[in-house]
Amino acid sequence: MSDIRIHNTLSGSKEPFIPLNPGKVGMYCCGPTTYNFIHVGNGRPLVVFDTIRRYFTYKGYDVTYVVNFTDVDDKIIKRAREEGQEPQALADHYIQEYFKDADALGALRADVYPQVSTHMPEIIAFVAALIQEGKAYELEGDVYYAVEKFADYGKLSKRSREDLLDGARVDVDQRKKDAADFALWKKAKPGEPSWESPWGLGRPGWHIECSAMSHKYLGESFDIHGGGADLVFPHHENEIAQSEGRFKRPMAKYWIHNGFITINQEKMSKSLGNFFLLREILEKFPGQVVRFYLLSVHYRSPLDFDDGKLQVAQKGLERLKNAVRVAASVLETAAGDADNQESRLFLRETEEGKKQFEEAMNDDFNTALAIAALFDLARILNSYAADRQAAAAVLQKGLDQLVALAGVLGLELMAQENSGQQDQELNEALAELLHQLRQTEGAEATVEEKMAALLELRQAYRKAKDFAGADKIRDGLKNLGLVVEDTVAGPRWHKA
RNA sequence: GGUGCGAUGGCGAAGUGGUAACGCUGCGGCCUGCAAAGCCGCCAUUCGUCGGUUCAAAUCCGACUCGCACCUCCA
Repeated sequence: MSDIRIHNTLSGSKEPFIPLNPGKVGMYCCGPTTYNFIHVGNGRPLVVFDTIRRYFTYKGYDVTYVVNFTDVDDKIIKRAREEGQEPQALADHYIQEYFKDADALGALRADVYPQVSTHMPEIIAFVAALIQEGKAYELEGDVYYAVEKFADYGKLSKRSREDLLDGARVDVDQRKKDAADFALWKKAKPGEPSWESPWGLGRPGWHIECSAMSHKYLGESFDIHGGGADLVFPHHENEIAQSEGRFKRPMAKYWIHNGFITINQEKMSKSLGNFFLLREILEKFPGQVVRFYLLSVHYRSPLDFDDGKLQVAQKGLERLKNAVRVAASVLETAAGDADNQESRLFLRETEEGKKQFEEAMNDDFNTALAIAALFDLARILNSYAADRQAAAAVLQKGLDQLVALAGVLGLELMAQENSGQQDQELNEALAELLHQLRQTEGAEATVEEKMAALLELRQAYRKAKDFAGADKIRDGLKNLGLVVEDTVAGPRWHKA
C-alpha cells in the first residue's frame, strides 16, 4: 500500500513514503492567522493538503490531520484595535468564517483545529523545557531561542547562518546574543492580551505554537508537516529548531510545501491592488471550480489566477459532469450484453484509467496527471454510453469508477439535488409555460410531470416539422435554466 | 549580495534517458430539423539559448539569457 512517493523539502527530492507507524499517517499543516477572511493564497494549501489527506485515506491509511489557527498575533491585535473589538472575539469570528470558505472548497474537516489561545500551558511548558535544555535564554521578560545551540539550523531552507546575516533586512534587537535568534515568548505590552508565565506576563512568539501543538496531538515525531512555500523560512526552520532542539529527533519525516499563487502574473499584494479574498473569487465561480483549478496544476508549481483560467477550469469540470450525467440517463435504457466485446473493452479501459489515476497520485500527488486520467475515463464513458450495445451493469461500473476517483480529489460529479424552494419556483414557471401553450395541467403536477408534458408537446411539433413551435418550447425552458438535448433515445433535459 | 525554483504547441499544463499526456481554442468529419452534448481525425520533427555526455536527452552536466520566489508579517 505504500508506493506513494513524496517530494521532501528536507532532502530536495522525492522519497518513498514509509509511515512511522504502519498504516497510520500523522499530518500537521499550518493554518491561517485569523484576522480577516482568508485570501486566495490560503485556499491553495487548504485544497492541496485536504486532497493529500483524502488520498491517504483512500489508500487505506488511518490519517490524523491537524490544522492550527494562529489566534494570538500582532495583526489580530492591530485589527481588533481598529475595529474597537476584543482580539479574541475577532479571531473567533474569522475562525467561523474560515470554515465557510473551507466548506465551499469542499475541504473535509481536519481531526483537530488547535488554537494558540487554548494551548498556553503546553506552549509555556515547551519554552521552559527549551530554557532547561540550554537552547533558549530569557532577557527581561522576553525569551529567545539561541540559534547557535542548534547545529542543524538551516537544514530545511538550505541556508547557513552567515547567509542569513548577510540578507538581514530587519533591525536587530541588540540585546540578542545572535542576530538570528528568534522570540519564543514576548513580554506583554500595555493593553495587549497576555498570559502568566515564569517570565512574567506575555504571549508566545509565532513559531512556538506549532511545536507545542503538533507535539500534543501528533507526538515528538510525526509523518508529514505541510504549508505554503513561504513558511519554509523562517517559520518551519524555527519549528525544527524548537522541536528537535527539545526532543533530539526529527520533528517531521516529510516536509511538503505548496507553491505560490499569483494574480494576473503578479505577486498578490495589497500595494498592487490585487489582493483577493477567497470569497471574492467564490462570488464569481463555484467552489468546486476553484478546487478543480487549484488541482489542475501540480501543487509545487506556481499558479496564476485570473477569470479566463477559471472559466477554462469550469468548462473542464463540466465535461466531467456531463459524462456522468449522460451515462446516468442512459442507464435506464441500456440493455446490451454485459459480456460482449465492447463491454469487456470498456471495463478493461476503466481499470486502466484507475491505474493511471493512482500512479499519478502516488507520484508526489500529481493531481494534474490524475485529472488527465479522469478525462480519459470520461471519454471512454461517453463513448460506451453512446453505444447501443451498452449494458447497464457495466455502464454503472464505469460511472461509479469515475465518480469515485473524482471524489478522491474532492470533486463532486453527481448532479446536486436542488432545494425544494427552487423547485417550487420552477414548478410555477413551468405551469406558466404550459398555460401559454394552452395546456391545462393539474396544479398538483410535479416538475417532472410538467417537463414530460412539455417535451411530449415539443416532440409533436417536431414530428409535424413545426420547428418554430418546437424551438419556442426549448427556448422557453432555456430561459428557466433548463437545457433540452435530443438523442436517439428521445429528448433529455437537465438544469444548466 | 545570499538561497532556491522555473522556461514545453495559440493558451493552460503533464512528462527526470528511447523520438511530446490531458484540457481549452481552431480546422475537417460523424450525429442533429437546427442546436446541445458527444464521438473520430488534424494542429509542437520540437521542448529558452549555446556547448558537452550518451547508440539515444525536453529529460543528465556546464555556461548564458529571461522570469519568479524566499532571506521581513505572509499560504
